[in-house]
Amino acid sequence: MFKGALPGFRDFYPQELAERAFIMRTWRDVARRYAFVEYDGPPLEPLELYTRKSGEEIVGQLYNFVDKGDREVALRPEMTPTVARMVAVRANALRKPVRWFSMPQLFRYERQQKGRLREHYQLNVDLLGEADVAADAELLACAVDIVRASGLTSNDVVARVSDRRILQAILESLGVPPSALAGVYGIIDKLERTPVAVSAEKLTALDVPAEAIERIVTIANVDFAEVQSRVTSGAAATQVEEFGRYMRYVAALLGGDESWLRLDLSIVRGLAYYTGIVFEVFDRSGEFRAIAGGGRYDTLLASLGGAGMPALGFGMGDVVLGELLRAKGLLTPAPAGSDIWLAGTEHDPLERVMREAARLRADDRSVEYALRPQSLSRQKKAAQASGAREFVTLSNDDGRNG
RNA sequence: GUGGCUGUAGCUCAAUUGGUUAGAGCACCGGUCUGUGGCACCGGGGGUUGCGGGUUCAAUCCCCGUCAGCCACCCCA
Repeated sequence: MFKGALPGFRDFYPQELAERAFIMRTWRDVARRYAFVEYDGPPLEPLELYTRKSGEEIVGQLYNFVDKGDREVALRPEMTPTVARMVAVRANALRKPVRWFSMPQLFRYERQQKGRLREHYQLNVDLLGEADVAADAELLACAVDIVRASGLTSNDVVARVSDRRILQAILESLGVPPSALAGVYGIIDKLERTPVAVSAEKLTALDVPAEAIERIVTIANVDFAEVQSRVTSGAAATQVEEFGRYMRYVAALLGGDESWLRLDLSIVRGLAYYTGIVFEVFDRSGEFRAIAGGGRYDTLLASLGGAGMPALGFGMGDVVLGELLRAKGLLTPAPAGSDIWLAGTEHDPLERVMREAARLRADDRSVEYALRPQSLSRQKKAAQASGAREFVTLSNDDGRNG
C-alpha cells in the first residue's frame, strides 16, 4: 500500500490546490498588470545547462539521470538558464525589452525542511534587453506589489536591496585586501546567523584590518548617506548615484511608499551570475525563509553562448509565501462549491433530474445532484456540506441555500 | 550528505512511569428530526501504535536498525 507522496513532494488535495491556485492567480494578475507576458519551457533539460555555469558540484542537488537515448538530463532546478537560452536563441528577433514571466514547477534533490521541499512552484519574472536601473525598479516593484496584492503590508515584509559593486567599493574603502573579498562576502552572507565574535575571528584570519571588522559586522546598518560619503570617486560613485535613482524609481512605482524598502549591504546572493543590484524579500519577524529574491545578471546570456544582453529577474516560490500567508490568516480561498444543487423528490425519476441538470449545465451553470434517490432533508444537508450556492427543487424552483 | 529531536485513526490528542478486546473530539458513512441561520439525537466503518528485529511471562511504552517528519549544518530556489 502506498502511504504518501515521495519525501519533499506534495499531494494537492482540493483545499491545498485552492490555496495554490489563489497564490498563482495573484502572481499572474500582478505580472500582467506590469505588462509581463507568460511563457514556459521544458521541465526536463540537458544536465549541461546547469553544470556549465554552476560547475559539477550542483549535480548532487539535482534530479538527474541518463535517458533512454543516453542523454544526461535533469529536472529543472531553476528557470533562469532556460529563459536565458530561449531568449538567446531568438535574441535578434525578439522585441526589446523582453518582459516575460513563468510559473514553473522546479525540482531540487535536497534534504527537506520547513519552507524548503524537493519541488515547488516558482514565479519567475525576467526583463531582458534594458541596462538602465529603471528596469531594476520595475522588477522590484512588481515583486513587492505581488506581496501587497496577497494582503500583506510593509509591517509584515520588507525588501532588502543591495549591490555587490557598491559593497565591494565600501569594503575597499575600509582597507579590505582584494584577495580577501570573496571570503568576506561569504562571512557577510552568514552574519545574521553567526555570533559577532565568530565572524570577527574569521575576518581577522583573512587579514582584514581591525577597524574594518568593526564596520563589517554591522554592515547591514550602513545607510545610503554613509555609502555616498564613503564612495566619492570612480566607477563605484556612478553606481551609487544610479542606486539612489533606482530607490526613487521603486518608491514612485509603489505610489511613493518607501516603507517596503531597505538598503542592506549584507544581502549577498549566492548565485554566481548576479552582476549588479540584488534584492530579497523577507518577512519582518524573521521566522520564515526569503519569500523572493532576484537581481541583475548581465553576463549570463553571453556565457551560455548567445549574444550578450543585459538582463535581470526574480523568483518567488509558493512554499514560503504560502506559509507566511497562512500564518497571517490570509490564505482562505473560498471553497469550490457548485452553483446549483438540484434536488428531486422521491417521486421524481432520476432521469427528470438529469434532464434538468443537462439544461442548466448547457447554460454554463455548475450543477450537482444526488446520484441515488434521497429524502429532501438529506439532499439539503448534502447541498450545504458541498458548498453549493443555490438549492433548487424540481417542483419548486426558488429555494435558496445561502 | 552530517548531527539532534519526534513518530498512536484522515486531523488534534488519550491510554494509572511494560500488564486484559488501544480510547475521545472533529471528519467520514448510515438513520431519526417536515423544517430558518452548515442544528440536535442515535448508530456505524476506520489503527498488525511508521516498519523490521531484540529484551521480557507480557511492549504503544525499554534497546537496535530502518523509513518518515521537524530542527541545525551544508546549500540555496
